Amino acid sequence: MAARPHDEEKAKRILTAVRKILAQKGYMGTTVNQVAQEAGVSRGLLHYYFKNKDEMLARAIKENMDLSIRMIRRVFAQYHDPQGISKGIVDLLRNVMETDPDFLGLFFEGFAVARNSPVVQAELAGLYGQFRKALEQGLGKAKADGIISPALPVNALAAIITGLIDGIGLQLLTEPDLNGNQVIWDSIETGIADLLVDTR
Amino acid sequence: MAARPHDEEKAKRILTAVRKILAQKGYMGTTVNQVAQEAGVSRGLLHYYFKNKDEMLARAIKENMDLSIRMIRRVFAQYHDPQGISKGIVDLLRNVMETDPDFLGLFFEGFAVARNSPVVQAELAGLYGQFRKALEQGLGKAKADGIISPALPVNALAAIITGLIDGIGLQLLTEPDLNGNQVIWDSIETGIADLLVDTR
DNA sequence: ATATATTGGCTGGTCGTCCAACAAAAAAAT
DNA sequence: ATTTTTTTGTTGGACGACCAGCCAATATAT
Repeated sequence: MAARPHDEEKAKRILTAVRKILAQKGYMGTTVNQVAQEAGVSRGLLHYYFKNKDEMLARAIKENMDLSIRMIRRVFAQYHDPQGISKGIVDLLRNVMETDPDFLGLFFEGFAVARNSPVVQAELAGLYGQFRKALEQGLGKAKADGIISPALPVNALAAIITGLIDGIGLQLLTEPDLNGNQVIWDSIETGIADLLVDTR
Repeated sequence: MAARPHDEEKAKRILTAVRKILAQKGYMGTTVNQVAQEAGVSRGLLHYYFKNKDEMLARAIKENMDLSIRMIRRVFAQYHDPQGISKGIVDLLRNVMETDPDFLGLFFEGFAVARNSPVVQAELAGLYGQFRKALEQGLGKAKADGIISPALPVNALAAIITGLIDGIGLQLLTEPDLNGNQVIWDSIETGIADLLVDTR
């Protein structure tokens, strides 16, 4: 019943192509033809490695989301003071913009898919909540360890910071020039840092 | 030449249908058939009132964006202290969630369209920057009037608050239960208020 | 009667999926 | 070792469904 073939490398190549096209054209705008061409294989092969288009695209989105969760976890493993954590979060966003421009596009495409396509919705439901949960977990541990002392409850703090990351990400997508504005980046960093330590 | 027919009421009914379907299914997922059915007219009529699908959808998105700009302007016309402005912004978001659930969906669909579809991109380009500009303008005037005294420059402040609104909006779309969490709403309000007055 | 509003069949095109054929590699048999 | 068989990988043609736009016909209003 082996279900799926063994050539993992080929499957990866296809998913990389999906990533690129999906980030560029959006869910509905992505066609198997485009993906096949980008991957350098025939249309038919995509259905050999994936059950259908939905599964294929959902897979790419899911892997991208897992990546983002791993990245936010790494911030809390690496830094152990408010300024460091704040800097880690902001750097994460800046870095991703430079090294993997498709990442944000894919991230937001996931939102759209989770809302529009009932087929994939089940598989992706709650996936975006997990990012906030991971952030909340990191903040909770940092607070328990006495590293941060926020005035707000951690769940609210997690919602706010997640919102800030997503919102700034959106602006970066539509106006990439913002990336060069150092003042804004610094402001976000101090803004987050202020949230992590009660100054009242 | 008259270009467009006079029955403004019918055009409005079609646009209302576009709003609903577009917010639900996304740009590519919206078909003229669905819109026609929702509006209770025939497919053909849509092409009588609008040049093509793109123009029709872009029109709905543009009007939705104009509405959001008008709403943010009203906040600054109505309130004249930091707490009021902060409350006005948060209430705006909460209110929109309850009275017009399609609004946020349409708002983010606009982002997607502005990125993906080169056809409409020209017409929608910069439209999303205008929201931040309007917010920046309101903040600038409030600062000049001595109503607020933020530690951050107004353009950075506008980017942060816009990001916060968008990001929280995204979370609301995927997890509507968040709407009932009073603690989070209060936290966002005090968070914004803190940004408006330098407490150092 | 003339202008305006509205309909739905038609067309050319694109899409996802299926599948019969073919190629390559691996395993089995000689 | 060489041939045969079986499994695994890959292709592109064909099919049915759907779509946006077009347009001749029809209905409604002026």
